[in-house]
Amino acid sequence: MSSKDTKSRILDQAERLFAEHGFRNTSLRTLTERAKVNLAAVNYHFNSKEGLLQAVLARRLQPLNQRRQQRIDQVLAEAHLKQEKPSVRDLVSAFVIPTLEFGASSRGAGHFLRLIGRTWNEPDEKVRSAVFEQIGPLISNFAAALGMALPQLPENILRLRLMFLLSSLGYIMSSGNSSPLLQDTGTEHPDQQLTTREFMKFILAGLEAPL
Amino acid sequence: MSSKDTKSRILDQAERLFAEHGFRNTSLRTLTERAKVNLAAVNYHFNSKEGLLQAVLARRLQPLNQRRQQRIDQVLAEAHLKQEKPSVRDLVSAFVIPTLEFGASSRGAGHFLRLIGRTWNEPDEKVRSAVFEQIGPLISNFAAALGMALPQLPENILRLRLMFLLSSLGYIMSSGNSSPLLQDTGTEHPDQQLTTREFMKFILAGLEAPL
DNA sequence: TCAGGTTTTAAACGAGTGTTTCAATCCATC
DNA sequence: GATGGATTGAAACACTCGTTTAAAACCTGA
Repeated sequence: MSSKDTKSRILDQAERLFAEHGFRNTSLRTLTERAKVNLAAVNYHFNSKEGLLQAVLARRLQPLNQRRQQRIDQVLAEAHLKQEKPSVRDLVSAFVIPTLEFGASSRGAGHFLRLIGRTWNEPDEKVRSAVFEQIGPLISNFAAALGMALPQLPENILRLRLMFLLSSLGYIMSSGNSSPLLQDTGTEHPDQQLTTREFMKFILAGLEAPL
Repeated sequence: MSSKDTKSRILDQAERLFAEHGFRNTSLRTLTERAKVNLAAVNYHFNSKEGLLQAVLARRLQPLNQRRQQRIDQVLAEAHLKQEKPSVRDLVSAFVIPTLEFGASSRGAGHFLRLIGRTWNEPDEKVRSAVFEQIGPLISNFAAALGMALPQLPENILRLRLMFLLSSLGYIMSSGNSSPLLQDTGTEHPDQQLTTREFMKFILAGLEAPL
């Protein structure tokens, strides 16, 4: 089907360019040129540039969120079975591991994570709301599960610590193998495995810090 | 001097609007309109929109960086006098406390911190380089000082943990009293004091986590 | 008060933006 | 092979953008 080819060529290039230069800084003309597609195709298939953004997000976020939710539910179910609190480590793993594995699964997915990682601090209201609509419920569920794992933490403090977790995660997602910060310290790419392991240690220590 | 009034009216509005909507999404027309200044005044006083950005950054970053560097040097000097390693807590305080105090010092400074906090993940190359030029050296010094406080940490791991610190700090800076994340959990503004205290606890636990 | 530099003003320029239009083309169905 | 809807194509539309221009207004020092 030629239509589907056009559609996914647009989606692929949009994913890459939105991640690389941001939503606002990517023009439909360079986008369609790179995708080897007519300029009007975007409005034909996605109604508007904003519609294209939502499609880019939905294509990746739907399966990713599903996998994360599954793993969180699984941790909760096992804990309930054993009549214990869910473990903080297992919950964080359930949220973080699928995310980072997903980013490494394909080049496009990596670009996608950069796009998402950016939106915690995104100034553009269109982009913010488009992402939060599709990711908000999952985060709420994750927060509730964490609350069960750390019942001694007051809710406002738990919320702060969750914010610290998410902002650091956002940085990892958006830096994808090349750290924009501290770029002068050598060309060695920190490998994914090490970064993930160190992230878990850092975040678990912070989450479980005494009051 | 009417010129200085014009200049600082432009700077104030630029700071506010760049923080609120981002550099690219702020047009000189709405900016000059709000500042009650002629459109051409920006190019007259700052040469270009990018020149305005650099002026906005320099005005705040120069004194702030100076204060942070002073406090870091002070911690190092005291440690050297006592022939001890510098304390991680003191170093993090030296970097973090002036930053967050500065943000609370005035409304404009708060806007400014939002602008800076965003740039860790900023896609726009102009903005990124403009900020990193003015903040890079300080971060390098801070990294080196942290290395003295945590000599058992391999350098690449220290660098990762520093990244986690900075990304969380960026989030605090850019959220400024109103958390964009988890906005549904009530209208209570997390107060500055509590956020700072919890941030210190979280980050110190992570930095000092065992290998 | 007058000359001379500084600052402000209104208008225009040229390039770039997302979107729309309406033929031309493709392609499955009868 | 003709028909009809789906898709593509080239061009234009209606803006907005940062920047430049040149005349007007302002202000200072002689």
